[in-house]
Amino acid sequence: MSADRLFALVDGNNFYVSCERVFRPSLCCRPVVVMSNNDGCAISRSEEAKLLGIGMGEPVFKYRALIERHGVELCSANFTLYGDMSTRVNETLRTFAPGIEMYSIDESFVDLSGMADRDLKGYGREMRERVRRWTGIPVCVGIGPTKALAKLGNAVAKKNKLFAGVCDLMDRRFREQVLRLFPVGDVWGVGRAKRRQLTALGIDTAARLAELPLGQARALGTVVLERLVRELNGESCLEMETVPAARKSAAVTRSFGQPVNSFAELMESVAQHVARVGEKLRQQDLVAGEMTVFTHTSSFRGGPQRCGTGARRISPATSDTRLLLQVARRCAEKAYRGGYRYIKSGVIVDDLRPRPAGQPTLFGWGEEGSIVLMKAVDDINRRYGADTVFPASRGTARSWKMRQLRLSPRYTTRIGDVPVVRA
DNA sequence: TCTGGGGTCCTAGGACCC
DNA sequence: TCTGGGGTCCTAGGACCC
Repeated sequence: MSADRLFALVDGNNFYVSCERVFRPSLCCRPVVVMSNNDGCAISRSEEAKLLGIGMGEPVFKYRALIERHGVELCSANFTLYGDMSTRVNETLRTFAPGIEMYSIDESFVDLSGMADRDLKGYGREMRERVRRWTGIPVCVGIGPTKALAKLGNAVAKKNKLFAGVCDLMDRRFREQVLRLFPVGDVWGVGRAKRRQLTALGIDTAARLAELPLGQARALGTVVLERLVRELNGESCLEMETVPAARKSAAVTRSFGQPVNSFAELMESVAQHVARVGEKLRQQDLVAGEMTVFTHTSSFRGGPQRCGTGARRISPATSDTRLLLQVARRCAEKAYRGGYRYIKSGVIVDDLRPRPAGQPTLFGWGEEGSIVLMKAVDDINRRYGADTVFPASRGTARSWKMRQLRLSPRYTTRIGDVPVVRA
């Protein structure tokens, strides 16, 4: 059965940078870096920026001189924009095959099973061109009989210009050649720790990993590594997940723009996160049964280090920001201890489940009123911009607010930000 | 001076039960 | 005094992903 499976992995090149470029063509052919929240690290780099030596995940301040000398453009991450562009890319891919798995914001698997007779390379090229034309985003395509091989093909297509953006690994002989040249650390599912273990055993390429006996693979890396070895050998073990699995947890965590040491400031930031978490839950019609609040100091700075957490059950499970705030305060009190310079706080909700429909609550605020009120808040914030309405406990001074000095407009999701073309 | 955020899966080990 | 064996559930921590 696994023999006739066929997967494509389509992945946006330097996705965040490409999104910015769609709306600012002046960024094309120049070094561009998109920075993480708080303008801390480089999380997406244009080819030109990579050539300058700016590393993935590296703190941007390290490169200040380089950035100035080469006129590198810096952008604060604008996830609202990227999320919307991602939807557009996926809508385009759906015109090629109905089975799409949105694996991450910039990558999707496309189920091409049953199409093995086609000119796959040509089909891949068509995908590339259509996505480019309809959305402005450049992508690469990897094709293979398993997800892991499609992923690997995609990495090859991206690295080696000779492939012109499409790498088809359906042919066994060709595949074996490619695997021999592919570093084991770049295989999907092999992280830093596994790579070290494997290379110590002389397993330094994907081909060597594919030769690893299954029992040894399991001993070394549990069922996960065993499955990966099978996949590299063309045996499909990982199915398409076209319906996104129910979320089990959700989190909102942020670094502060500057360190915080009072409980009042910490609690303000927590209140802000709770408002966002509530929004997330309501968007997906979920309620949460458990909450954890944490805060910690920076391991990059001197001074006493601490990581504080506080967790509580939420009963009854809810998505009402007001109830979540009550629980969050108790959690935060437990997490906080004075005398430290905290640089980050976060709110995590677990034990998520679908909102019970029309179920009367014995104790509590009256389900109906809560739903109507929260919907009103969400509608206002969607229409007039995030944080038009917010919990008072969030405060207004917000000394802890994160830095986002170079934020682009929400070109596609906010009416006032839509670009204007003059002809 | 300045170092992101948000997930999932798996296992080991302890608590508890019969 | 000797102290079985099997099962479930929960949690913490590690590893991985983008």
